[in-house]
Amino acid sequence: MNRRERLRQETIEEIKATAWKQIGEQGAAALSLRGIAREMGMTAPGLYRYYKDRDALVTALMMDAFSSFTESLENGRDVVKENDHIGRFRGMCRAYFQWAMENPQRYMLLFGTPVQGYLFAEELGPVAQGSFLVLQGVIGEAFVAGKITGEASALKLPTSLKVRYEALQEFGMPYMGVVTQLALSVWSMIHGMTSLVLYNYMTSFLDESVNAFVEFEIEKMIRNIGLV
Amino acid sequence: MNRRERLRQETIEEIKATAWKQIGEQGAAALSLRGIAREMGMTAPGLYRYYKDRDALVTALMMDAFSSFTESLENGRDVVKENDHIGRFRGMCRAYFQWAMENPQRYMLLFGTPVQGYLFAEELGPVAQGSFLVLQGVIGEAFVAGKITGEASALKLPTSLKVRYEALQEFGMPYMGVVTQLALSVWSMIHGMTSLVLYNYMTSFLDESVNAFVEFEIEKMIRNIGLV
DNA sequence: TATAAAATGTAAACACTGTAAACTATTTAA
DNA sequence: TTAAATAGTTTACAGTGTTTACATTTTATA
Repeated sequence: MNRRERLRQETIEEIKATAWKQIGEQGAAALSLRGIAREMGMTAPGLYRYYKDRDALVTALMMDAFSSFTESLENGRDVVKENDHIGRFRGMCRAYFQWAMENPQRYMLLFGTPVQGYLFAEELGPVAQGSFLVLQGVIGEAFVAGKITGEASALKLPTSLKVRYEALQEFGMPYMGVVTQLALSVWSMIHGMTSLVLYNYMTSFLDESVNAFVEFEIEKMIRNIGLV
Repeated sequence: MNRRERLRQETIEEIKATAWKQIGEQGAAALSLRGIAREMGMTAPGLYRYYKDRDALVTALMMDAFSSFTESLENGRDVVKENDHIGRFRGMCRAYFQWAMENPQRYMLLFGTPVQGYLFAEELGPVAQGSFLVLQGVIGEAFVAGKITGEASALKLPTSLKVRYEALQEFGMPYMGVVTQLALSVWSMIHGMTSLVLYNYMTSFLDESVNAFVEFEIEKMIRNIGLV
């Protein structure tokens, strides 16, 4: 990596850092190339040497955000030892919600309404799946260890409900439709809570007890899944 | 309502209809006053006689969307007779998901990332709560009728979790923290499923069985709530 | 080391956007 | 019939993303 490449990389980082700053202050929709350039002391067309267009920059930002998000989920999961499946699940759920609370604009960028005609980029798919695989992995490990009891473990899926499982197989897990099913269910629940809280749809009902609500629901999920 | 007032009302309707058409085609973020004016065969500043600014139009659109949404929930709830609490709950959940599938852009406008610096308008609060009250009402009626069994009915809420209940009292229901708690939980779940499906985060796992998944989860919610 | 090539930036321009001010035409009310 | 209210246009401004042509700087090569 010679001098030029290093400078280029630094400029890219500065662009992204400036973009995040703007997003954090005014939301993702207000992200402006001219604004970024202004704050960096250069002219807007110069940015086009680094990103094809606005969408390309947004894609890069989303990829970074997904990485950070996935990493947080993993860290949350790993706060307890490997055979404590309840603890790993709980830790991951907490990390999910906490990351969203600490990075609201980032979370909205990832899971909110696609910005200004932005189509989910091809290269984003795998990175996005990464965070889901953490969730699926935690449940999968518990299932393999026989720690998912109750009706869920013996759940007979309706034949019309065919869950794809290629992603899991890559990680050396056997086909377990129930696991993907449970993971999608859990993901729905936690994403639903998170975004309703984030968009202030819950503050009129739970003012300062939002965290208690989330904790409460996490425990309910553990019971409903039949995690032991 | 004289002639002028009638014409004015018709123009307002035409503006909103044209706006919805644009939103349906290109998403809410692409909504353009100039575009609306163009399609209506007039100039953009003329629209300012009807709406103070872009945000005022968006607020009006959201209010209409909330009304339509709430109405659908009520219709879904009322497909079965009043004492069939499971049926009413199921019908309402189905209506929720179905409305979102039939009006994706509308749903995103209501529950997605706030558009371009748009602050949740004051006048929107009550209308938004209306749809939630339908959900809360269904669960509340079942609870009063003693049709919510299992742990949920006797659920001891943590003292840190204080759910506000003024909204319920207005409808002549007694204070039932459990009901609001359950309603928020159910809302989270169904909103989570809906938005993940809507934003195509689930299509890689469930291709054509999205509906089966949702139906499946609705039945799980009925069991988890302990609805009989 | 001189020179060609590649990379990085700027200036100007285009086609958009929301919005404000001034003005005109039309419709209603006194 | 005249005055007032309403609805609309024209013009203009400041902002946006983006393209083109050009200038400058850095690197690699003959």
